[in-house]
Amino acid sequence: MTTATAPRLTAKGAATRARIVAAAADLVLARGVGGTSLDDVRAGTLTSKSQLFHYFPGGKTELVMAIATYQFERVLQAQRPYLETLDTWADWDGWRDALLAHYGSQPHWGCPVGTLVSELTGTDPVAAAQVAGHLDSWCGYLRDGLRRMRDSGLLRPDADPDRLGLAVFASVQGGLLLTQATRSIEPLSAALDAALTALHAAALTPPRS
Amino acid sequence: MTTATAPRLTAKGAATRARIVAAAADLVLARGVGGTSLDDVRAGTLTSKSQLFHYFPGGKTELVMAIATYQFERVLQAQRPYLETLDTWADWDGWRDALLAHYGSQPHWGCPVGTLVSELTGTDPVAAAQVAGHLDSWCGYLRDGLRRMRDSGLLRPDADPDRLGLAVFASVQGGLLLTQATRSIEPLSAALDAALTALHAAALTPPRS
DNA sequence: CGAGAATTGGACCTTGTGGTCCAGTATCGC
DNA sequence: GCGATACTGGACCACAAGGTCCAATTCTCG
Repeated sequence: MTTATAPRLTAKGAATRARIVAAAADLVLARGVGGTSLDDVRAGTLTSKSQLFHYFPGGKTELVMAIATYQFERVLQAQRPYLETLDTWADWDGWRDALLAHYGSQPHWGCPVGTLVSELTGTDPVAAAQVAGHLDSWCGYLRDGLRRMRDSGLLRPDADPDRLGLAVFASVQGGLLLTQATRSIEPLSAALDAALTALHAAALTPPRS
Repeated sequence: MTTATAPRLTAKGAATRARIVAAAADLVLARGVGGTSLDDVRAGTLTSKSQLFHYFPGGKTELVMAIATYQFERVLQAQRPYLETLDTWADWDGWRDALLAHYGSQPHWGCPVGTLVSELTGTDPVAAAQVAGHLDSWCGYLRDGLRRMRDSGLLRPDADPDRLGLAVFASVQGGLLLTQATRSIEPLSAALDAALTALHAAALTPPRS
């Protein structure tokens, strides 16, 4: 771990820190890491420069990593409880709907986690590595669900949960990228449908008509 | 159009301009727009500051847009001739292989076009819009191929080329995003396979066994 | 060859940015 | 209550980045 966060913080301090992270997360989501200055978050949170460095001694990098974790948990929350129990085809449909509802209900700014990885790679490797870890965790839920479905006989024995999970996750991320580019939820919807179709093609029973 | 490029340039000038774009494209690909300063491209191209603004009066924005177009054509070139004649299943397989070969042969930095859209949205709307246009053009080739295949009877009459094309393209972009995050070509490969599987599910004849 | 335009070099300016510092105030634990 | 510690405000700094300007040089073309 790179974070120190030396001073143990009081209830008030924790609240301030959380307020900074939440507000900064929105700013970064809307304007990107490079497009968001510390002065912007200062103005957006009614705090002072010293507080930023008090709660995030590592400076912008540490703040960005805190934002990444915050957004990661936020996104996970939106997919619960489906994400953790992808054991039947109905679960996958529920997951799909939850994802569409979540991203459809907010301005189309792409995935709060996925957009970070492309921007941080090459400028902040340590933060990028953490974000990559989050992506892998997310993908892991899909992978595990597919593995369980294969073991329970819903998928063909020769189906590869790793590759299938990767493919579904790629559809999500790509769909969100296009959603951001086109300012429409349609790409995500189409990508998810196709991904689930591909999954059904690996089912033991013939694909739905 | 926002570009002026007032002075008509000589052969030497055109060469210099092209050299700047090519070198800057590599820098931006590796370090992102925000991570690449004009001083960096000046150093990387053995030019001077005045030349940058001589050939790109619009400043960094204009340079970035030139880079986007350059990369777009580069990527299209790598997919030729398959991209323009996606009329049979063999064509799609060929396209898939060309894409994998292209992105597999270089450092895994993601899609030169796709990464731009997430970074430019929110900081440079005009450049972002142009990149979005490039993405749509790219996607259009897939759409058109699918439409032709439907009309020629290879796809079911009720197949939706728009949605399918969007889904395949999302797989490409998402696969490249994960390729960048994991520094491995595997995600793109898995995503493409799944996308083609989904396409086959829309074929008139039953999907390949 | 010679005028005018294109090309090049690099000093310079201005602004924005991440980051530091210190002094003052609220809060906690004893 | 009181000392220590966390919290807050904001002035300040160093520097990097985008952009301007002008003078020198090269090239084109009649």
